[in-house]
Amino acid sequence: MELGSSRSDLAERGIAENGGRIVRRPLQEEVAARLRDLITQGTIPAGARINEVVLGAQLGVSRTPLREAVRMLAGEGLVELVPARGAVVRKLSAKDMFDSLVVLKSMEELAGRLACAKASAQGIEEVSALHRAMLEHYVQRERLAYFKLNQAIHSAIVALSDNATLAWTHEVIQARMKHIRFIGNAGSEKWAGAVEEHEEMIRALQARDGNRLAAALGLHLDRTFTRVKALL
Amino acid sequence: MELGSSRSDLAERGIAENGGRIVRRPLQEEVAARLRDLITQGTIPAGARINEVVLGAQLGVSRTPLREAVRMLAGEGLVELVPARGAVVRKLSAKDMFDSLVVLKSMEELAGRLACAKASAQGIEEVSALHRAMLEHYVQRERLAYFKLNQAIHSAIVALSDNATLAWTHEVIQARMKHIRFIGNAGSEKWAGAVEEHEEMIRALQARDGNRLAAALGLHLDRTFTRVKALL
DNA sequence: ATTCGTGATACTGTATGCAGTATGTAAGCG
DNA sequence: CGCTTACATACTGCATACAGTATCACGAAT
Repeated sequence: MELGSSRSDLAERGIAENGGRIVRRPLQEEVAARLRDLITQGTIPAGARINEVVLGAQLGVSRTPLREAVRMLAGEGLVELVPARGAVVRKLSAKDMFDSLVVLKSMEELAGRLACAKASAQGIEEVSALHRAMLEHYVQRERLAYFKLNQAIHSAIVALSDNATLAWTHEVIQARMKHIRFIGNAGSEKWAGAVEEHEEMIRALQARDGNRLAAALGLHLDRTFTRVKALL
Repeated sequence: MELGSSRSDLAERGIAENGGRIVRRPLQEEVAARLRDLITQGTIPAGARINEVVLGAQLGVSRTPLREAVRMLAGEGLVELVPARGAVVRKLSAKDMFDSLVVLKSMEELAGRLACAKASAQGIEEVSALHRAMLEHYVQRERLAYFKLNQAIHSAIVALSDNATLAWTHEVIQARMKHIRFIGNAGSEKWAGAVEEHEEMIRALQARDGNRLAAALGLHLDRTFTRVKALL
């Protein structure tokens, strides 16, 4: 059985195009990306062992690139390596979740201030566009698309801060929590509240009011914790 | 030629003891740890390509565990993977350095506040003990030992915050800058200033004054940037 | 002389094979 | 009937072999 994307071969995975330039993507990186998706979607649940031979067969790759992909995820903290027992998907306790959100909050507050100070008008407009697109998916009740744009907006704001380290760190921590936030988004009726918080974020950003944006982001993440903690 | 530690075999690397319990450490992890050291010490300089066969020979391991170790470091952001050209040690620009210190500052400020609120008296005493030991190495002018304890103190304060995510993030970012701070420590005559800043940090911690500790840490990192930026 | 092309070389990416260890199962013993 | 132990199985850890690609050197042509 093939897992993940349906399109099987080179056109999608091994070779892609980027501005006319052919970029060759090693299998390991493709596998790593696929694994990240499988983990956030819950196809590989938290705590599950990763069986190299069966997963390799499902993905259609040999053990070597799969192992190397797993090592990357281990470096990012998405999986844990247990000696002689392979890798298991990292399981977040409620405290882990809380701790991560505390850090994320601190980082987004920092990012918000920096973004208001440094972002270009075009950059702000792009985030606003993402927001409008997200609203569209919200009214259409398209959960997956909404979720992805939601994450993208947070990443985009962080990107506006023009701080690569901040962006990278934020991305990794966000990735660890993606699964819980993904399922958390599922049945939640607090959806409307989250959207309203996003509205305020965008307004603050457009006003280039760093403190206000930081406050909005902080509040949003506090509320995120209450929205999500029930799932643990 | 053997690189790194002198003691060659099992006693040191493959098998160690931990509270009477034998812990088996995979080669890859040992190699990863060794690589981190080689990078911070500058034995493998920033920007250098990692030749798998020669480095593997030097470390006395085959390419497989070496490659997997490199993948872990890639996940941590210490090396970059270039398709078909292997891995190169990540090179930090002055901006990267600045960005990282901004993030580190924000995180240590957060950690300082949390530590003052949550740390046990014993934990505080342990950090104080580290500080006293560091002072000892300072008066003895033992640079390497001083450097290691310096880093350890920062990590220990972060550890007192009892936030695993914060600790992990801090560790990774600190690891990326270790080399520059290592050489930066070399000839610096601003050494005394750094020590004084540490004194204030410890006093604030012992007083459990979160704002004061955050301020001390922030100032220390600001000064660190001025101490280090000349090296870029 | 310089530039472009061509071939050799060396290194990375991937697959596979082998050895060692953990785990589950079944049989023997209390 | 429960517990221990021994064995079989399956999976990980590591090494090696092979294929594909980038790089460098050398030579030819302009």
